[in-house]
Amino acid sequence: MNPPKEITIYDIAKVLNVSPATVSRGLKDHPAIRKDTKKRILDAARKMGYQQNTFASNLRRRRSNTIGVIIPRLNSYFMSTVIAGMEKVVNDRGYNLIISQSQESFKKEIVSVNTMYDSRVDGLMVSLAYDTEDTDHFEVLLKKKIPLIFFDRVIDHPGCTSIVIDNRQAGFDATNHLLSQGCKRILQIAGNLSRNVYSDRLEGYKLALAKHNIGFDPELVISNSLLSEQSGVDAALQIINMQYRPDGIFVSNDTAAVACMRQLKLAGINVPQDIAVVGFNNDPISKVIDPNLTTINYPGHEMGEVAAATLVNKLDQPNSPSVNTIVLRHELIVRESSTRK
Amino acid sequence: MNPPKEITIYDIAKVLNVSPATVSRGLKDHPAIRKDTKKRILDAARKMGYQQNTFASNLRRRRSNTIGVIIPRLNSYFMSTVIAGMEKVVNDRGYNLIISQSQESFKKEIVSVNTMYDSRVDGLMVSLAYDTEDTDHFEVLLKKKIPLIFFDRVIDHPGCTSIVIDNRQAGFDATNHLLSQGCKRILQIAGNLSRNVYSDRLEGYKLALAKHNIGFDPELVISNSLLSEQSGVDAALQIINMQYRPDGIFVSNDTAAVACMRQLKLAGINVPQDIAVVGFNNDPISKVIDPNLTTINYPGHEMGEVAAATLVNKLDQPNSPSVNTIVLRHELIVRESSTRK
DNA sequence: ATGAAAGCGCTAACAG
DNA sequence: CTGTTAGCGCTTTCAT
Repeated sequence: MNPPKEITIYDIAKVLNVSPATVSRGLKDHPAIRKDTKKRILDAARKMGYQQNTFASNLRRRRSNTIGVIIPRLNSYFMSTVIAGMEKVVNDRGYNLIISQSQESFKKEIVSVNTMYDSRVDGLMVSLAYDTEDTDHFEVLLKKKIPLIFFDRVIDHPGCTSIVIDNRQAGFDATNHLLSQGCKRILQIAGNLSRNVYSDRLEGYKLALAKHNIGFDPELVISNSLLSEQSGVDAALQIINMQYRPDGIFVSNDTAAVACMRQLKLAGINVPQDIAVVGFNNDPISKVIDPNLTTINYPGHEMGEVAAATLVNKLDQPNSPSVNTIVLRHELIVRESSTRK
Repeated sequence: MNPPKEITIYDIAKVLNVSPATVSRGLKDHPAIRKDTKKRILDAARKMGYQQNTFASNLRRRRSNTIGVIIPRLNSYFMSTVIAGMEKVVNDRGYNLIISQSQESFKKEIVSVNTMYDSRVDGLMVSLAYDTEDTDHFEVLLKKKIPLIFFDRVIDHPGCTSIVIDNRQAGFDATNHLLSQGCKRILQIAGNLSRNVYSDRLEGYKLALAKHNIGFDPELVISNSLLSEQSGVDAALQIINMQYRPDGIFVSNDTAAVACMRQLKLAGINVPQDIAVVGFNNDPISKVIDPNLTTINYPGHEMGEVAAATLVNKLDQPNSPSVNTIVLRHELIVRESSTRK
């Protein structure tokens, strides 16, 4: 009933009259094997339909050649470009990637970490969930010296490298741009301020205001938003009902920015004349909305590549020095949603 | 130097003065173990920080409890909902999911299949790449009786179940709707006609024309498009230059439809008055474009769930009868891009 | 209800 | 350059 029976290195060894050890070495290009025996081994393996048994190998070597990545959600353009970047690097270097979604939930993130741990990943890359509050759940990995890298939504942790953009500067750039277009009263739609990405952008916003001698008004910050479509709509409704409406909005992601703009337009508010809008991420959607959305370009693919390369380097050279933070370049992309002639 | 040393069932056995076999059984709730010893084992395991070694277990049991999924790309709303649906089902049933992207390339798909094979997945779910031409690369799995399920972009293969929507009917619905809005000259932007999803939609288009006694004009089909943003733009430019422009367009995905619409608008063409447009997928982008895009709702989450459930069922009950095709329900969503008063 | 023992397939230390 | 040997940690007959 069971499928034919697997071919093992023992079968190959028998056929070639060499030892299994030699076959094992030949198969993985060990330097101390003569060229011709190597060739004989490879040929026989191919002919016999040999498939190496990863479990046995992993068991023996005590590593999995697998890297885990935990992200809040897969369903954004940004995240899919990050993953694409990671896959590229990781596969080139002989590792496999396993992906898990925390669904923005701290609890699920804990489960994901444990699953990764049980899968014995050699290293882990994480962008934190919306409401993650501490990093105790990562300790189990760190105790085992499994390298951990944070990207995008990071947290400071000794011994872990973080890959980020300068969110404070980006927030500054966005806000400064609105100010340069004549906005005097700028509202910021922020995410959960426990997440670096959102608190830093808000800080940048404050810095820009300060630079222009505009007082900070907490009323003009909608914080702890999920930055979902619904959040954008809700924010717009709130804005529409304000006594003194803002003349500019800086939203911490494009999804919410676009939803907000649509709702504002429905209420007859003109973007950018009445209210100028800047988003964040440079999601393709930003070029679909009319008027096109000014936004901050977030180098997702590059972030994935850098995170993966950093991790793989650490795995391949465990004693290499490990940096604390790597900052990638962002860029303000000016489009019509914020441009006033 | 090496981390402390792993706790094994032998360690637990020693502490409790039982045999490793008993510990193994206790850990997995074997019926022939007394309640109290089971409890002692579980407690000790927890206290000692035991973590089961999946490699050893998999090696011994000759299965991985892992399911693979190969998709063309991760970066569409549709695919991320599919994956979310799969993850949910698969995790609930005690399996893990590993994802690989073929990047729409036949060659990479072959590599992915082999990687999955080497990872010894228990089953595989596949949506075919753009230019996949045959299924030889799956034979290696089928020979080993590893269940294979196709979804979305499928191919008929004896012994494999396919999960689809009725693309022909959907194409019919879309075209029929355009006709009902008074369109007489409808252009269809199709994908690679070797892929069921695109050829079926085109067939539906033809059926609708036939039903309305409109002759089929091959000039009005742009086929083998990648249905990318660029494809949409290119198609629009082509349309703009046509001597007799169409008055309706049915595009086989929303990305291309939206890009096409934008380009048409740039050329001063009014949608829907001059040209009515219908897309496919119900991507969130369809509600951002102005006017909102009429489209076909594609139940991604459900498709993921059904595919995964079908596969897991087959894995858990290998002798269960296996169906050929499962068809999910689609739905025409009428919005402004195709509505003429 | 529990234990003894064999072995899944591979790798690495050591020996030659 | 190649072989011997001893496990990696777990599951599963077969015994008791």
